[in-house]
Amino acid sequence: MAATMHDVSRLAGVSVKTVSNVINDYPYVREETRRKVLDAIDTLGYSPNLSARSLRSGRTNVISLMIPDLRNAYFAELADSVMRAAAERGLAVLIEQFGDDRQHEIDVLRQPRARMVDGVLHSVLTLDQGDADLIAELSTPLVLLGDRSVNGTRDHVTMRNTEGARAATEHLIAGGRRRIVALGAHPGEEIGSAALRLDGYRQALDAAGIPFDGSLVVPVGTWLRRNGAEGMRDFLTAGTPFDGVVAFNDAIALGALRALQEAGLRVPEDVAVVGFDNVDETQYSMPTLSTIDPGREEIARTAVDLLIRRMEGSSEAFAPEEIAVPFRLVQRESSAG
Amino acid sequence: MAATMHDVSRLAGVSVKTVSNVINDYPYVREETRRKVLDAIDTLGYSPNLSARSLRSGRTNVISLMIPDLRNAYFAELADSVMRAAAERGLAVLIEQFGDDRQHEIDVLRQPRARMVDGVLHSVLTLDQGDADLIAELSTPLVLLGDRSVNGTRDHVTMRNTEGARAATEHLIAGGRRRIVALGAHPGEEIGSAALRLDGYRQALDAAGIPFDGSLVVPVGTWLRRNGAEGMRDFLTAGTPFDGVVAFNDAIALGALRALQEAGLRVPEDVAVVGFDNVDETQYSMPTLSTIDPGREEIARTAVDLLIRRMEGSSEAFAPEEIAVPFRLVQRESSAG
DNA sequence: CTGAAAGCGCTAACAC
DNA sequence: GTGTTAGCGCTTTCAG
Repeated sequence: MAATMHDVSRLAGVSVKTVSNVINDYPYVREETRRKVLDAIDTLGYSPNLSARSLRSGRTNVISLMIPDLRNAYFAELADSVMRAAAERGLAVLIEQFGDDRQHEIDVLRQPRARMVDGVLHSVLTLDQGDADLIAELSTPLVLLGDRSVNGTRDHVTMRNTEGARAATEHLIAGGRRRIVALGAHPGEEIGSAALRLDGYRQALDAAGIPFDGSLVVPVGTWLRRNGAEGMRDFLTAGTPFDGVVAFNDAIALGALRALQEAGLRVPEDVAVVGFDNVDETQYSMPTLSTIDPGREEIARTAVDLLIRRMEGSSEAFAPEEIAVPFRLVQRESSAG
Repeated sequence: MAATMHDVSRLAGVSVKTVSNVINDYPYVREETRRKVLDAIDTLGYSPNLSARSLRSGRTNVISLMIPDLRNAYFAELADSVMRAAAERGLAVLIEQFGDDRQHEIDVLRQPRARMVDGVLHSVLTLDQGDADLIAELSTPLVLLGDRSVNGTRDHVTMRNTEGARAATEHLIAGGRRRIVALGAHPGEEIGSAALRLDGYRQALDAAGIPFDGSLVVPVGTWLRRNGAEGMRDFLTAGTPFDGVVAFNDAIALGALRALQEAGLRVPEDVAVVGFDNVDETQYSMPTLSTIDPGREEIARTAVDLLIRRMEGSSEAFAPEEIAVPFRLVQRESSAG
């Protein structure tokens, strides 16, 4: 049985209140008393029961991070950034994965596990305006990450999807490419990253006076390497001429890189490629991958800070904020020349 | 203010015990009563306070997973597997990163945060026999993962480091390679993955009657892509002839792949390469990477099950177990022919 | 500066 | 089948 505060107080010959004062760095404790208490804590190997503390204080100092899948490097790196930002502020992070399943995404939001965390960071995958009510009802402090707009009911940290994809496309156009594949479209979706990035792609074409060609828009299911490779292989089979690829994330870009080279095409000589996310791997692929850096660290820091504000919140004092973090084009070998 | 069990019992016109019975699926509750309670729960949007439940029951149903760094794909994938295994058993996972810092690794083990979790899965990085006392003292149920042996004081799930590395090396030898680089050594370390894998490498050479050549053993610091690339570049600069590489993990193998190709060497024609870990990326690299699959899923499942046994444990009923999970050689393009 | 005592929300004896 | 009640270990008034 682990030692309790009472055990400590007994051994130190003081009251539990004094022990509590020492533990919580209450300043007005005589130095000698503090010593005695610390000694007692040490000899008993005491450490406070966090469940009891939480019950009493109403805070757990744990937040949860809900993401689709850690195996996706972007989310692993996001989780890393979030955990570092959280640790700096004394918070632990409980990660919950919901895969690419819409119902699961919703369930995880409603789950009672949320009653054990002070707040939730949710990286939106499929939620949309129709879920606004659900989201508004949740009593937990909540900050949304990612792309889908669930307008105005909650704080929301987004990346600049449209602008980023536009910059990626413009970069290829500036390099002389004219027939640019948009890889990763989700036909039928009108919101979400895929739609926003496709918008950016079209804007760039429009601005350059290049006509939009639907046959260059290649759908890809879940944004995984495998699907990027498959999507590109299918496209190659169709034989449509092209000289550039704007992939909607790095994973499918890397898959496409593989498929292009299998087909004997040289990157960037025959086909220039740009991705989106700037995951670590893009610095080491063959060739290295040009990409859009969405500002992951800043997204994480901003989100954690917003969440803390809500958690401490004189609650609904502030209107929900939507913060779009700046992006950056990172040029590497896959689009050189 | 969130609703409590008392609110529910009042609204339903029953006692708290009955509410508790309904929530905990106690079978002997009249159907009508159950209905009333469930209705009340629904209208109040009640969900139980997990801190209170934990305080009372002594269980949180949360375990923590301590790993060096999520940005390393192997650990992200391990975390994924652990979370899935844990979720199947009703456990949530709190991830703690400790980087590559020994002191931090120790701190995180002693941290009081551990008092909020029912058990700990710790992926050993730098702990060794000298830390046996520290580890033995911890009161939390604990299962160690990984390679270093902290003999016999705790359950330990390991991968077959030596055998895996040996199989990787033998595979290259079988393909006719004779001058095989061992990439990723940690000179001076006598235990840990690096040492064990180097052992396997030497065993394979010995068995084939190939003399060991120290100039083919290339040290690499932290096993990251970047360091693998650098280690290989340095080695290439030295000009030592070679025709194969056994890299001690996939990240450095992928970095090396990059460095080799930058130098104009063809893989596998000029140099065959094998990694270790079978991370997802190895299926999509250029070329795809042969590797040792250490049985990540099984490691995760085994570890979670062992931990649960300790948590439920009529405690020290069982002697600490050491379970080595079977590995598998996955042959891909980087060592074809 | 320190002590006594109440109570956070829940579960589990124990009654009825 | 259902109600009463005593804590789990901590923080926090409120006294002294």
